[in-house]
Amino acid sequence: MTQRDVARAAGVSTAVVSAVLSPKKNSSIRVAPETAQRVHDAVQRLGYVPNLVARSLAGGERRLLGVFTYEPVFPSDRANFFYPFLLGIERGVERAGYDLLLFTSRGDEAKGDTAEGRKIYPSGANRLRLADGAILFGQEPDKSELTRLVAEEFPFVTIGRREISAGQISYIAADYASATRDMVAHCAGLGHARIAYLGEKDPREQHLDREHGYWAGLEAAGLVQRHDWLLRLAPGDLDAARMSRLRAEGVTAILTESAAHAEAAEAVLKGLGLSVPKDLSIGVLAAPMEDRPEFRRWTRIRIPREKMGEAAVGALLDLLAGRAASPVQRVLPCTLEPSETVQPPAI
Amino acid sequence: MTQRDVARAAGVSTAVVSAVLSPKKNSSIRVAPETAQRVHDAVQRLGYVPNLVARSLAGGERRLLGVFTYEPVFPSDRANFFYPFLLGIERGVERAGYDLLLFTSRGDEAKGDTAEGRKIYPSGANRLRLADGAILFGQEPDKSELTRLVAEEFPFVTIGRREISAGQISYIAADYASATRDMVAHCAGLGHARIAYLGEKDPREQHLDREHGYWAGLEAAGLVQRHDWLLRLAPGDLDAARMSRLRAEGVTAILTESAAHAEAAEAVLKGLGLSVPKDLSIGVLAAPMEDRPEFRRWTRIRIPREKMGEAAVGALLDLLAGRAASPVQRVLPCTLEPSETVQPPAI
DNA sequence: CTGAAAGCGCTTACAG
DNA sequence: CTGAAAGCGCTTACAG
Repeated sequence: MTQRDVARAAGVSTAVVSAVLSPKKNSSIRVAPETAQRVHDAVQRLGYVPNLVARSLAGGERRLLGVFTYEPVFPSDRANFFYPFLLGIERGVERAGYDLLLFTSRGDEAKGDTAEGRKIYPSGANRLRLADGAILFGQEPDKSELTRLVAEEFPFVTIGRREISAGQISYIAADYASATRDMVAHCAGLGHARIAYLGEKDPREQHLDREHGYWAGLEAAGLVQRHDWLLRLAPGDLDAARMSRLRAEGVTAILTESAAHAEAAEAVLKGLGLSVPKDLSIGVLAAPMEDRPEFRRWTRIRIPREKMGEAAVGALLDLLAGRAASPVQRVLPCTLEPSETVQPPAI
Repeated sequence: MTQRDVARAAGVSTAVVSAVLSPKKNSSIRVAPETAQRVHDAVQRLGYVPNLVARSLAGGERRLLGVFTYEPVFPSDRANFFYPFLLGIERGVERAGYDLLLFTSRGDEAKGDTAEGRKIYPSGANRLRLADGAILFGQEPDKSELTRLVAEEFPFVTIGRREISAGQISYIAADYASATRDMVAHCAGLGHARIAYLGEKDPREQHLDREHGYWAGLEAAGLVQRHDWLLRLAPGDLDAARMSRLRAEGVTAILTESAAHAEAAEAVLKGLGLSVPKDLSIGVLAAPMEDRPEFRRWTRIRIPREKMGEAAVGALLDLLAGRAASPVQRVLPCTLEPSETVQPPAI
């Protein structure tokens, strides 16, 4: 059952069937109403269904947006984290009349439980090409794959800022720099004059954004900027010695890169017979991946996940339609969520 | 950049390139190792990427499974309900090396905010055909579309039992009948001898399954079966008169079709100066769509959503591979979650 | 207003 | 072991 059968049944050529079934504004074909009716009748009678793959190959519209993540899109332990992005993506995509292609397979034919994760170029071919463009998000993507994606000019947008040396990547990110500045201002406003920063051991894009926000915030508030108050270490590496040093130097508040860092800091304080926020205020800068209810006690940053998903779709569609030039790079404002762990200093 | 360019660069025909890039067991083409190497080199050098759409049209594998729901897949108010299904689907699909196609658009070109929802056949064409097969779930699907899907022998599996007059539908469903029987047994075991049933006004497949379970459960426990103890009404239509009648007839426990029914019943009891479970035990048979924490107080049925998603993928793949004949119809066991609203009768 | 033909980029019998 | 050719089912200039 193909277009040809319909054409034959309606006594027209396949060109006419195509024109009737996919009306284009500036088509070179104009069909008489009664002819169009004959075609529709034949379609009905035969139960003809166009082959979308063929249509796509012939240059018709695909209207398919890819979603790629290196880990499962629906992880059980991060449901609350991922869900809002997907919700925003679906909302954006539905409005635009696109379908969503979730790249869930590893991409190669290997089916066993090999440790290998998902790949964009599993066997040399860009799997994403099945879609018109793609949104990438989640864990740290493979930079070499991103580089290749840019090189072949495949339209894509990442959620979260990514940088590669070989070019510019379109992204929708949370405005962590401003959010961190706000957090510093929040602490300063409560009377904290000496604020330290507990950062990632190996800072990536978003961590550097936050560090910049830290310095900018101190600057704006006219507070002391000491480079040894910015610690870069894994949560487990924070020890009593470092903590005591900071306290001895008059630090009354710490901004931490993650909830894990905050919890580590609290544990160390506890070991010293101290507590949060009585002896030290702690503000958390990143939205924890897990988003568990117990994280709500921390004064923290909330990122606009749903809006980010929607904006990523918008940016990608702009790119596809030629309404925007690559790269499209936007940051969306975050919200500071004051809670119990940041209070005025004891003094 | 196509296969032809690679062929030219490697000094071979496109057939050889194809054979090298998509090795098949019983291919009619055998390529010398050094020729294959030349092809691979050319691919590398030119950065060639096969066009998956063309490959698909030419008969290559698609390895795409569709997911269709009439409402948004990522609804904000039902996140907890939908998520486990998706999680199970992704798990099943990833293992099999398939990608997932989410039909999020309405399907027609209309982009505005017309009230129209999603359709499988928006303009006569089966949109799902882009995928090898599809999983349907969520709200009551359009029966005429299901009928058409069956008629054209498109491979699909619904999550939740569906019936149409024109044929058989493959499904993975929760074993509501057994679960309801278990609930009756649970009540009977606690000493309830007269158990009523508050059902849907317009029962569909799953509701009828539960009603059957109710009768079977009463039968098995040797309890009174009175047809006027099975009420079919909207939650709002339950009134004090009906409730008083049941109580007067010695009913000490009610099974309800939904959490809404249970809450309505409790409200009516309250109006009579009575309470749950002191004066009447209530067991809820359906997993509420919303799955809010406050529903946990009800003694209720838990359906294996994640497993259902995974099983749906398995069934669909069996269908596609010809390992199973259509229809594949499986029910998965539910769990009874005893809680505070079903207690021994007062007597 | 309509039709014959080329082309999208692959795969796959079929001859050499 | 290799290549020329047809074909998958559409769309789209291009002639009539």
